[in-house]
Amino acid sequence: MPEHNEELKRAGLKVTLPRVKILDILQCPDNQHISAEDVYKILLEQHEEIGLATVYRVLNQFDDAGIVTRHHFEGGKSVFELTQKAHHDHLVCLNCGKVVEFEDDVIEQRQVDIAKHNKIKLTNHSLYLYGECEDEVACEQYRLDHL
Amino acid sequence: MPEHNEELKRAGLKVTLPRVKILDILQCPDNQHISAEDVYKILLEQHEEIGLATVYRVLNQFDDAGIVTRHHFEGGKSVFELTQKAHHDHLVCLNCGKVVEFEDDVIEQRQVDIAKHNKIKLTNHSLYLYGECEDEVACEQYRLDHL
DNA sequence: GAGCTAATTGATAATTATTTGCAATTAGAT
DNA sequence: ATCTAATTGCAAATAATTATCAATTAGCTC
Repeated sequence: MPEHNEELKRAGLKVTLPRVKILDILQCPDNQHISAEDVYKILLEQHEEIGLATVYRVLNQFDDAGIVTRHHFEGGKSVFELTQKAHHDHLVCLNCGKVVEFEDDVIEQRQVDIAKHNKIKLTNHSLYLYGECEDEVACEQYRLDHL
Repeated sequence: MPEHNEELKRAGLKVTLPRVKILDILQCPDNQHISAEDVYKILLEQHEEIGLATVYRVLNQFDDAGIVTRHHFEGGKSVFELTQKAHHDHLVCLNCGKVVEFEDDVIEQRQVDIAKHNKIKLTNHSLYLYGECEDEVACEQYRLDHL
């Protein structure tokens, strides 16, 4: 995966095993919107000897470099996702944790207008919709996993 | 302030000094969107012997009772505000912490549509716009206060 | 108003999420 | 191959918040 090398170098970060492994994990479709703790757990499963502190450090560096985006979903802990080409917001199922991404130009435009109207230079925003999805199987599984 | 008594009783909470004092503080215009820690600091200034644990407990009870609304602004800690009659979202200045409330029916409606489209029953949402306001005096003062 | 009981409080210890200090290791330039 | 600054691992430190538990008190009941 030499694309990783490029991405890291562009950010001024050395290409090290922890960073490459963590990028690998973030890239996996199952692990979008993952917490530092969960990244660490996956590394353990892969028998990689990478400390939790390193995971936090690397994720912060990635965040600073714009490689990942940090989110504060309800529940306290931060989750990270690879920064996508296009901005988007999130729908989160409170029962099963499923995350759906969406983008809505109308909402985006309104936000810009509201900021301008209040004389604030908009730097970023966060929009999370919380609800209950209809996938009962997933919800139940999630509940069991998180007891 | 006997209105407080009514509000507490309605929530099934006994009328105690900590609860009344904390409601007083939340009611003050300067203290909208205040953290538990800051509530505690104000109580200290007022020479009230109320422990930090009690502040957290009371704020959680108020949240459960719907008396206050909890927000997760960027930066980790929760902030609380008295629940207003009308739903609204927030603009936050990242330099001085100033919070502006707004409501936008167009955004609200889009959210409902998006949730429906994704077959999720919307229970709540959070929308925060972050930016930099033009009030340089306030921004500088805030910076000094938070060193 | 005295007495009773469950709710409440304060002080402290415990948790959870995250960061930091520091000595040992290593990537990448020379 | 050498050198140096960046990186890592581990353990200890912080920060925000919650849980424990004995002592206190609000709001009945009589």
